[in-house]
Amino acid sequence: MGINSKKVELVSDDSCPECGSAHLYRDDHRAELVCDDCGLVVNESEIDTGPEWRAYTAEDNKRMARTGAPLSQRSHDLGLSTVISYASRDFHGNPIPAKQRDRYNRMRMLHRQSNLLRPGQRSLVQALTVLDRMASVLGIPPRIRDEAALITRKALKKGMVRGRSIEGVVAASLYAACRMNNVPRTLEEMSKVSEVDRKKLRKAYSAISRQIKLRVPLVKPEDYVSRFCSKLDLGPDVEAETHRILNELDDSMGTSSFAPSGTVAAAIYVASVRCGEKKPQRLIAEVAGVSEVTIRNRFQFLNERLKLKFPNKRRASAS
DNA sequence: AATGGGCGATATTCGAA
DNA sequence: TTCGAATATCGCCCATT
Repeated sequence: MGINSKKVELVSDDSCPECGSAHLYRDDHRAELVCDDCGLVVNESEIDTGPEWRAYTAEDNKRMARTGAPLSQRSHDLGLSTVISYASRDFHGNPIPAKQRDRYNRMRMLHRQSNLLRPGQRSLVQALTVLDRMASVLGIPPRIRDEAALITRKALKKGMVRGRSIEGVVAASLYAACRMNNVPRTLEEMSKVSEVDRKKLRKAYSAISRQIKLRVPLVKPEDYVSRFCSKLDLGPDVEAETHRILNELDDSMGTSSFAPSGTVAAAIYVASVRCGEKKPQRLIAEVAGVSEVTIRNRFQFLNERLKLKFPNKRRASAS
């Protein structure tokens, strides 16, 4: 059966709202309208796209499942590829002679380099590989990886690697995707795992968000709290206290010109002291990617805005 | 599209408590 | 460890070219 029976019908009377491309396909099996250029699912219906059968046991599942992995933005061909495996035994379990293995190796190479990849796709493959590596280092969930992959696709399509490194574009995409899901990473964090310096990363990011319309919300200090706290081995009580402080704060006013990471660092510091789990500013600064001085400045700021009262300056020992 | 100044936020360093 | 001052640097905004 044709493994590539996905594209069923070219729909001409509409264009993709995301990239304006007219290459829309109706996918009858999944009842979706899919943009062939950016992969956007335009019109997802309410029809259940899961298997029509039910599996009551794991064995049933194995026996009845007949479809492959789901389409993924993270594969350059959306997961619809043919791969020549590296197996050293043939279909019947007999060893493959070395001479034939050599032939297969050569076939595999040619296959990879010629058949599968249109010229523009090589960089995409490379980009997606890099993306996956960076995402797993940062522990970023698959949902967001897919979103980052989609952004990367669009960026490549617009030829935005010209004058930039692929790593930079990928890192910027990942950065954007994280922000769009309200689980932002610091630019420092991104640049640490991507070997791209902050400056280039920032530029790449702003270029991407300019050219591709991205709905990127502002980073709120709250978004960092849970991640930073867990990095600092701070308990849920500190986390809650931090949130309390931050809520109190943005009710009043004007944190907007400060870096959110600095504000959250100061709030965490205060909260850790209040809860008797005091951490040195040094550590908090490191985790939050700001300097100690910034923490102190934001701390002053907090002091002025909301009269912080301390439970008698307890000099509790840190951890 | 580059360039440069102004300006506020932040970084770095250092000494005192 | 924390605090604060002095100094340097960064990044954004705006105007100019």
